[in-house]
This record gives sequence, structure tokens and C-alpha cells, in this order.
Amino acid sequence: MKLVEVLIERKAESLNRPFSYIYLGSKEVGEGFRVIIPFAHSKVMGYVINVIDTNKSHEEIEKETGFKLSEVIDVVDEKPLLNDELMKLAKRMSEYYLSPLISVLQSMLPTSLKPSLSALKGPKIAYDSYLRLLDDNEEGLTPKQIELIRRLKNNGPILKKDYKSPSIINKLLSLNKIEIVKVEKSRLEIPEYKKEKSKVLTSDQLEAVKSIIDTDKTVTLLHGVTGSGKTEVYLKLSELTLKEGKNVLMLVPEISLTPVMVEYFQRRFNNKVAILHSDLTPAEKYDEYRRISKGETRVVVGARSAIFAPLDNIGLIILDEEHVESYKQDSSPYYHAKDVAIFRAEHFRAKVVLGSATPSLESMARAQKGVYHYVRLSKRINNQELPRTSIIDLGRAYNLTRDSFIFSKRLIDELSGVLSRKEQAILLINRRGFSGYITCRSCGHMFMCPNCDIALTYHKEDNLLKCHHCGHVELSPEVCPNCGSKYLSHSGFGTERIVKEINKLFPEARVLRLDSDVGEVRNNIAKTIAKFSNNEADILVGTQMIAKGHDFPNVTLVGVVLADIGLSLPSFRSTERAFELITQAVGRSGRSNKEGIAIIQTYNPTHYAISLAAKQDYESFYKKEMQVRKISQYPPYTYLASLEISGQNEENVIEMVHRIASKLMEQKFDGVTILGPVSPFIAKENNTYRRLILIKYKNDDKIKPYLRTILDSFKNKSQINVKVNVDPYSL
DNA sequence: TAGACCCAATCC
DNA sequence: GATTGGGTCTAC
Repeated sequence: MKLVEVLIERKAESLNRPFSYIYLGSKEVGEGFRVIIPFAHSKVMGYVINVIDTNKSHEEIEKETGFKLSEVIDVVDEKPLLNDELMKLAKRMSEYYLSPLISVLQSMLPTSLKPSLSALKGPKIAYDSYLRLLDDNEEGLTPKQIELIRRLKNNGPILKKDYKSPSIINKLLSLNKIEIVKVEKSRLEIPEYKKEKSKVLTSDQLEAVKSIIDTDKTVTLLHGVTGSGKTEVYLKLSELTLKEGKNVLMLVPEISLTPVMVEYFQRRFNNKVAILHSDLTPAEKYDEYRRISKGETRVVVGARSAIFAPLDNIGLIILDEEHVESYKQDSSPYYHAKDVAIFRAEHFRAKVVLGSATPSLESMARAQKGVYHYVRLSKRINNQELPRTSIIDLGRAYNLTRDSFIFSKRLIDELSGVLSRKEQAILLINRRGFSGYITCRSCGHMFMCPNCDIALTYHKEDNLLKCHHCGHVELSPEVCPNCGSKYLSHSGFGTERIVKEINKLFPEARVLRLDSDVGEVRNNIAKTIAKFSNNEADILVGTQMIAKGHDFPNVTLVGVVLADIGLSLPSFRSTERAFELITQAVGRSGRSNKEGIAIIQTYNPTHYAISLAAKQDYESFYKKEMQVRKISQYPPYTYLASLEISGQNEENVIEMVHRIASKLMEQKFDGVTILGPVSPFIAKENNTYRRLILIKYKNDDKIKPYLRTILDSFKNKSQINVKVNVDPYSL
């Protein structure tokens, strides 16, 4: 008899422990197999983490453990889902991030292979059926049958669906003249490109490649200004890695950047590329995952979750635009793709390359300390000039006209210049929605989400108020429900408002809009970007997603419509984020032989994040911001973790968070500071109340195990949930 | 007094 | 996280 220990698919800390079952069947089971089991009045999927063979009887085991044991209903898999390396990785992540192992596994695997009952409804292997010749003896056959036999003889197997007459196929099948062969097919179509020879590198690029190859450090920070040709360095390094017989994992920060990167790799390396990101359909993702784990592909390109690609024998992992926050998953299981990359690289003795024009302070600090190897690319290819940049102070009346509240005189002038020269412009804003929030001008009433503690956002397109956190939707009101006034203020502005403003000022201009609302529909991002690249529009209006990576040669004007948004967000990273966004946006302008300019509109023209971004002066910003971090003792001077307590009952949550905070403070760990309890940015979401405790620490060897014991102490409390976010980005 | 509704307990 | 069952509320 087998005693099977399984993790349950539910991702609550109170269920983060193995449950034991009896297995009497004859199928193979072991670590990494999924099983279907009864659990608390329902059926669930379990993930086996241990199997014990025993001679003891059912009753004896129950007496020993004190549990009533149920039987495994069925074993789902024929072999373990993950190889040794990935299983060890999952365990290491679960320890480092203090996240339940089951939720790490859930996010590592494609939907259809997750340990979850719903996965069973997911896609299966797809096949193409081919007709293959067995016997070419034509005796006694009709002319039509002979025709098919000869076609197969001359051309080899053909797709069954390409041959229209099933009766002839069936006849020949029954005569054993032909057979049907099933071949696995991939449902993701990756376009083919003409193969290209590798480019001749500049001396800077060559030196960078050489230095990365030579270093004995695992991680290299490749710090290259925008337009310095980092991509060519990636490609050269990949070429060398592949030559050595090792494989390459290439990460990009946004799904929308994958097609471009895939094209680069396809042109160089001939159909060896697989794609992995969360916008593939479940079937496509399943096929790519299988293709990779069978070793049919040697390069994987994708966004954050591609870091879990079941690629073996990895020699090189590249994170392009390493500073981008989307590499950090800020929901359970919390992980940063950079850390996972390093974990995997250590296992394979592979190299990690972090590329950026504006490295995160954390990475730069590590490079300066010598933890990472540091390589600088300081020249733009072809010695292109950086765009001329102007900061426009929106607080000065003389910068504005009566025609527009949003665009300054200067920006309007530059836009009309771009339009008349048939060039292109990008306008950037970092918030979505038509206007931020609606308020009543008479009584100040705010329209709030009934489930969450945040304001509803007004969407012009469908005239609805939407909650961006729980999905609550309501009709946009005509009058204030509080005082009956019909004067409602639509304040703030987003991409929709800007598009409307352009339509008013330049009715003839062709405008495209790109933000996460547009991007929700599959492929829309790629389509919009392709249209803009093809000069099918004059102006592209978008949120941060257009600031990164894309190379639009005809763009000569970049406008940051309101640089201040983001500066005042309640996060110690907001200044860094604003600096990066503006720097990257400015770098989009003038990427070919035409001169580019950038206009930054702001109410804070003297803020160092804005003035230094305008000058593209990373070094000064780094120094300045590091001082700020040092004074306030934030990363990279300390590590940060947040402990979240949540539950339906607000009073219980508050009482519990205070109890834990004082317990933590009593410990008086060396180099550990406890902050809070604090209310998070969103203190109520979906009728669940949340409170946070922030923990700053210099090293984790005392505090992490202690946090583990706190989590463990909640294993029999289900009204209150606890989570720890290690290295959090949003609070 | 049945059905609706809420909450806490339990899960091997 | 899902289900259950028991307690309380509520409408006729």
C-alpha cells in the first residue's frame, strides 16, 4: 500500500501543508505527479510531494497519525510534471519568497498542466493526420485510387485534410495500401523570416561581448544608453552560447516587445525560437511548453513567466530593460524574474545579462559593489545625437494658449511641424481612462467602489464608471446622488482625453491610442504598434507601454504630457520610476538620421527626476537618489518585506496586525526595523480588509525564519489570511 | 415556521 | 478556497 503526501490546489496559507492519502491503485505515482483526491466535501487536484511504501494496514496508519485517511481517486499524469532542476527551483523560490509551494508550481506551469481540477478541461495535444503509402501495387485499383497512390509515391506523405475524398482514403485504408500517421502539431504560428548573417559589431559592442564572456561573475549589468545597440550584443552572446551547445533564455519586459525580439532571433538562428508569455492561448502555450521540454527548441523568448521555461542546459539568460517593474510579480507567489534567473543560472553555471539604459538602483548598486560585472555602452550607434529636450513649466501662463488646457503652446507648434513634415510623434501619459475621477462640484462627493476603498474611474468610450481593482461597473451618473447637483467635475486626463484634444486641434491628424484598455483585446498591442510602424498614423498616444523598447525611425517628437503623474505616488520607488519613464520616452525620439526633439510638460520643472531625465543624466540621478535612499534607509541600503494581514472582519484584522507588529518589535533582531501597522494603498478590496507591516532588514538569516513561524502559526486560522511579499514593489 | 442569510469550522 | 451545518433573521 502507498501513503501519498499531497499539496492541495487551494492557495491559502492555512492550507499550505501536505495532506496524506492512501493509494491502492496500480498506476505509477511519485513526486511531481498530479492526483485527484477528496478534500472537505469536494474533489480537488493534489500535487504529490512524497510517496511512502508501507506494509501497515489502513487502520494502523490512521491510529498512528490520528487522521482519518481517504483514498486517492485517480492519478492524472504518467510521468512527473517538472524535472529535477525546476522542482528544486520551485522549492528554493518558496523558501526565499515565503510563498506556498503550490502557488509557485501553479505559476510555473501552463494552464493546462497546473495542479488544478480546471486544468483537466484544458487543451490536449493536437495532431495533424498524414496519409502514408504502404504498398504501391496498383493492381485492381480504380484510376482515382491509383492517382492518390502515385501522388504519395512521388511526393511523400500528404495531409489528410488536403485530400478531399474520404471514400477513396477509406477504401485504400481497408486494402492496407496506405496508413494514417499522426504527427504532433504546434498551434502557435511563428512567422518565418529570411535568414540573416550576423552584423559586424562596433568596437564598443565587441568589447562588451568579450568582457561578458571573460568575467567569472554570474551576473553582468550591461548599461547602455538608448540606441547604443544592446540588442546586437544580446544576439552575439546568444550566437556564441548556441555554438557551445548551450541554450538561451531571452526575457523582455512586456508582451508587446516579444514579436520584435522573436524576429531578431529568427533571422539569426533559423526556427529554433519558442515563445512563451501569458497572452498566448492556452493551446498555444501548451504546445510551446511541450516543444521546449522535449528539447526541440534552443532559444526561448518571452515575458516574465518565460523565466520558468522548461529549457534544459541553459547557458545564457538575458533580461532586457532589467529596470522595468513588470519583472516583479506583485501577487502571490511574489517573485522577481531577475532573482529567478540568477537561481537558474547558478544551477547551470550560466551567465545572466541585465540590460538597461537606466538600471534599477538595486542593480547599479550591486554593480558598484562588485557583486555584478559592469559593462558600459556609452555611445549611440552612428553617433546619433540625443534629442533636444525642453522642459515646459505648465505653471507659467505664458506657456499656455486659450486653445488647450492640456497642450502647451510649444507642444502644439511642434506637433503641427511634425504633421506638416509628414513625420511622427509620440505622446505619453501614465494613466489610463478618460479622466481620473468624477467628483461633485457642489458637495465634493466622490464616486467610490462599493467593494473596494478606491475611487471609480470614468471611461468615456462606454460612459461607465469602472473599478480597476474588482471589476465593478456602474452607469455614469447625471446628477450627484448625495446632493442632487448636476455639476459633476471630470478632472484629470488620460489617453482618451488627449486623443480628443488632438482631434480638436488637428482634425486631419491620424491618431492611434495604446494603453492597457486597448491592450486587453488579444493582439491589439501588436497590431497598433505595427500600424504605427507602417506610418499608418501620425501620432501615437499611450501609457508607459509605448515608452519602452520600440524603435520607430520616423518619430521626431516625443511629448510627455504631464511628467508629474507618478512623482507623488506613495512609494519610495516613485521618483526612480518617473525618471526612468521620462528618460526612456525621450530616447524614443530621433532614432534614425532625422533630428529628434522631446517636450516635457510639468508643474515641477526643478524636480531632479525631471530635470536630470531631460538631460539623460543617469549618473547624477543615481547619486542623488542613492542619497535619498540612504537617509530614509530604503533599498538598496536595506531589504524590504511586507507582511499583509487580510480578512472580512475589519476589527479582527486590525487587532491581529497590532498583535503581530508588537511581537515582531519585541524580538529586537539586529538590523531589523519594523514599520507600521500601516494601511496599504488599497485598504479594502472585494470586501476584504488589508493591513500591512513593513519590515526593513540588513540580512535575512534571522527575520526570514521568524516570519516563517508567524505564517505557520496561522495554519489553523482561516478567518484571517497572512501573506509575505519579499522585495515588494507596490504597497 | 420554512426558507433566506450569515458565519465559523473543517479539511488528511 | 469550498462546503457545510447550525444559528438567527424575516416574511407571510
